[in-house]
Amino acid sequence: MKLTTKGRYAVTAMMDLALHAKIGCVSLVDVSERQNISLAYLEQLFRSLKKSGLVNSIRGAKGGYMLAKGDKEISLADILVAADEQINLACGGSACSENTPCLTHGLWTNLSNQFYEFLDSKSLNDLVKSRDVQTMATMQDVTQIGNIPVQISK
Amino acid sequence: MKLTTKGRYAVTAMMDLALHAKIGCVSLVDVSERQNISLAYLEQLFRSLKKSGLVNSIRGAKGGYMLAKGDKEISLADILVAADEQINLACGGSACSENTPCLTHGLWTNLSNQFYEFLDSKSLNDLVKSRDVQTMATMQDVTQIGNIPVQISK
DNA sequence: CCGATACCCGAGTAAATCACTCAGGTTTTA
DNA sequence: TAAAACCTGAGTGATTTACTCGGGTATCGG
Ligand code: FES
Ligand code: FES
Repeated sequence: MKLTTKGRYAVTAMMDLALHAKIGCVSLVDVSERQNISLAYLEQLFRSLKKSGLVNSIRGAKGGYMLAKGDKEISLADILVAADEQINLACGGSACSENTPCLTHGLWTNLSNQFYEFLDSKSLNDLVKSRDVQTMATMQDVTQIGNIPVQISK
Repeated sequence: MKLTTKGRYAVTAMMDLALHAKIGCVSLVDVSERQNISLAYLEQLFRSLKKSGLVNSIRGAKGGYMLAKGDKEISLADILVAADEQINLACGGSACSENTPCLTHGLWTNLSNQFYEFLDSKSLNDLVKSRDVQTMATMQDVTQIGNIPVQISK
């Protein structure tokens, strides 16, 4: 029962977007630097997120990504599903959905549903509001701002 | 977010043991046939279950396995953990447990704990009592009994 | 005491999945 | 027109999964 990095990164990236929503759109280079995620991997990931309608994009210089909906409208489950992270504990095989299920089939589908409900009840806004996320986010932005003089002095 | 077959099989096998507890000990050949799980794989699996103290074994002919505790004392979480199914959504890497966690680290450990609590609240007895498990189990036993005449006629 | 039954154990392996990377595009702004 | 940024398909090394194999060793019934 574990998550792939794709799912984990997707949530991190979406939180980054939500935290910087007031700026307008956020470039993946920024996200990549702040969250230490490979840029190429992020691009691949954001294709999925866009296809699922969770983010909008603006092309060209000064472009970037932004949330397609309010952060209260996006749930943890939405993000995970968009990142190909299926919330299904049952076996995916052909025998599974058929008329001859195994002894535990019902158990897993039941559990999966309950987990999904739970994850769907947590909005991106809920996550972003949390105390430790806030402090960590400001830390990230401070180091970001700290870099600006260096860039100007060039 | 998915389960490995090891975890899934472990729960199935433990349920089989619980369902046939009255008989005494159950051989893995029986479990293998009833639940359609490779015998060799089951043996490997039961090594883990035994090491974790969930089952006891009796060697030799007429031997087999039996639950080491009452089915109310064994939780779903116990079984999954025994089958090397770690319930941890955070990244397992070295950076993870250290002093510089990512933006979502707290979220995942939190979630993992809640999932664990939930899985730990379900006992093997709870699972076995469920309506569809009961009917499926009797079906398995009927076909089992149905085979006996064939064996005698040999 | 012999052979069948069944647990015990370490190691190996094909297939699948993961976690990326690469090499190019195209669109927009300054 | 150059740079910034999004967009896309394809490829790949490493890891994990889901087993199998080939041997043991203990116990029982006859
Ligand atoms: S979980 Fe798929 S049939 Fe058992
Ligand atoms: S989950 Fe491991 S540091 Fe983020």
